[in-house]
Amino acid sequence: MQDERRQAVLRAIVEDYVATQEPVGSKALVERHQLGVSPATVRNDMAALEEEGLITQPHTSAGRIPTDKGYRLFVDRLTTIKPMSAAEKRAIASILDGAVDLDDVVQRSVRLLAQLTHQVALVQYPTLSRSTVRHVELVALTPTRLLLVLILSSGRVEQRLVELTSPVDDEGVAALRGRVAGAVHGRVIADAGAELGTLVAPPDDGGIQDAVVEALVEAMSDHRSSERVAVGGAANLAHFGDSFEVSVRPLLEALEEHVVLLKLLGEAQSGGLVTVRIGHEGPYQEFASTSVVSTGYGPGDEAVGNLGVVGPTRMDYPGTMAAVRAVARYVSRILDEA
Amino acid sequence: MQDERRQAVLRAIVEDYVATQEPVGSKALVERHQLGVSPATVRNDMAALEEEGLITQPHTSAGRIPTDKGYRLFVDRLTTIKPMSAAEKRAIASILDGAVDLDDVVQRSVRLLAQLTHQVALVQYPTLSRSTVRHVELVALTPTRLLLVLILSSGRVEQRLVELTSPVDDEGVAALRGRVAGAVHGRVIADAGAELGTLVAPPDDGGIQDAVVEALVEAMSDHRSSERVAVGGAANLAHFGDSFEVSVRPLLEALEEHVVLLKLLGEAQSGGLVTVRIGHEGPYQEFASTSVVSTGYGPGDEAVGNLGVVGPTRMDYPGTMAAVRAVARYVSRILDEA
DNA sequence: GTTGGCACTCGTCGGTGGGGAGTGCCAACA
DNA sequence: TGTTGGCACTCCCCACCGACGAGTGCCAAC
Repeated sequence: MQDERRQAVLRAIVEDYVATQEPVGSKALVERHQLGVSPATVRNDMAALEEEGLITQPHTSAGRIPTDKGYRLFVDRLTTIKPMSAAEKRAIASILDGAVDLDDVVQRSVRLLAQLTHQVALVQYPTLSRSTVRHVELVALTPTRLLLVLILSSGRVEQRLVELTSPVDDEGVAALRGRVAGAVHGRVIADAGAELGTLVAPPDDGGIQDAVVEALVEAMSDHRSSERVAVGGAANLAHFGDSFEVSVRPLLEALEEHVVLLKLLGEAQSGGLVTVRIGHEGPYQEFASTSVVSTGYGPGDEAVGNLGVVGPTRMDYPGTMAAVRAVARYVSRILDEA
Repeated sequence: MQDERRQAVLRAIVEDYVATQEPVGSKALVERHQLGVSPATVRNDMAALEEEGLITQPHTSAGRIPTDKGYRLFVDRLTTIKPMSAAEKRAIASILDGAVDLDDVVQRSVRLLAQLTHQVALVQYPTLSRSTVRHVELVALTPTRLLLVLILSSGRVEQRLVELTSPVDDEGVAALRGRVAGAVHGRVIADAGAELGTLVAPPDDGGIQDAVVEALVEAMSDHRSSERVAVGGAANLAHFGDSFEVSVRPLLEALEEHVVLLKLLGEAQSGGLVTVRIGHEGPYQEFASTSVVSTGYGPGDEAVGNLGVVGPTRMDYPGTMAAVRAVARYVSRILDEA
């Protein structure tokens, strides 16, 4: 009974604080919400909530603001994800359906997510580990320089330049392509790497095959696509509110460190679950005042990448979670069709 | 005689202001530089410089700061580009030589440039208009969906998915590839587009060739590589000094608008000339307090793209110009070799 | 043309004193 | 036991003030 009202008070505090960015006091609270009790009662509840560590006051005799723990309770129990409006759904569909290829899907998604949430959006490029090799192409640019093109079932194309220590002619290239393609064609790339290891080079090869195989393995293990993250809406850092140095600066630096971004996005969650990491719960204490809302995407129930947004702990969680979930669903659907 | 000293005073003001970011007064000036005259004399010179519009004071009885016109004179006549140190040259070479392909060169360059200048670096992806077609590949993913791969002499690979209205078999694909490849192979892409227009489809084609040609033309005209710009060092926005809203915010927004960035970089300058656009000289008045230092790069004397940095008007022009020039030279050299 | 002196301007910085929002506590009441 | 109104108290915010000092313009002297 009282407990219910206390949670209602907490919810009201979170909502008001998110909306106004200012500590919220007992009087303002009863005015803006129909709590049916007097400010004095709310004050008692606030004292109890503070005792539990759910809210705090920046200084004596100021209003209260939620703690990370308070946001956590709010996200876990006091709110449901707002469904997107029909207009928003249409906007998502129309923007994403115009994509011409996989990279374009990622780039459009990241923009879209930034627009919808007014925060910094992150979309991981899909991992390749479940893809199969659809095609291997080998083109001689010069006698000692080959271009290797790898086409995967996901529609992704990887290319590598291969420098050779000894020259090769067109026939040699064709034969080599036949051998390599035979070893990897149709395989999941995880297996393809192992298969390549068993391949023996002909006696007069001169290290050419080894060089190509090495490049191919590197292209498949691929440090430049599955570990890459697209960033959008960096301008939204502007309303992070906190001081530039403590809040915006480290994030701005992180936006160019894809390793950091990947860690922020966290592990892929399958099954449409949206993960929320609030403030200090994250891996970096520089980001103690930022939260990350993320989820996995991929065809079927299989997660091939993560996407999400990062914003101040003081953010609109229900709306953000809804946007992240909606975009992930549409991206997944597109991958299903492809 | 006095005129020479006045220019020395201007140079000293620019240098001190760039170093300290604070208005510089007459007394500090004679202490930090060997001008051989008294503060009073310097004050007279300053009054004259202000009369000419080369310096200004933020408010009465503060020191002077250079105007855009003052920076312009400084850049044009009072300074020479500092050569890079041997260590810096080695660093540039070692970083760029590790690049595995063209995209990697661009990405490494932009990071390098940001590091060298401590500013926001921009590198335009090389334009394709002078490239020739080295290879066209056509792979049937499903009977009604083809993957088109275009390999250019620059080492760039473009791919497009082509949806067909009627199915095609492997022989049809092979024949089509033969026809298309015959039309464009070895040509500069500007000519290749025209040549494709003369190609007639066999009677039973069903619109397949048209679809492929359309995709190929689009891939060649290519709105996603020559008009793309890599951005690095966004974190360096932090020390732009001015207020966040007026200076950092608009730039942060622009960093995701490649069209704006291209316009900032300006027209390609060939022949190793470095262009400096100071403050209001640029195309956008939102960027009245930022300068752009840019130059073209490309094999030989031909410019295939621009690179540069954008920073506060109060920047180290000699050092920045040197870094931009050095990076452009190394990138050009790499393109020469490829 | 240069220099030292001097009065003046004006931004910066620390201190001060309401005003006000908000709190905690307590006594009264249901 | 929980709720309410009253009340004194705390402390941030802001505007105002005055001292300080860096820097200037001007002028008379060299």
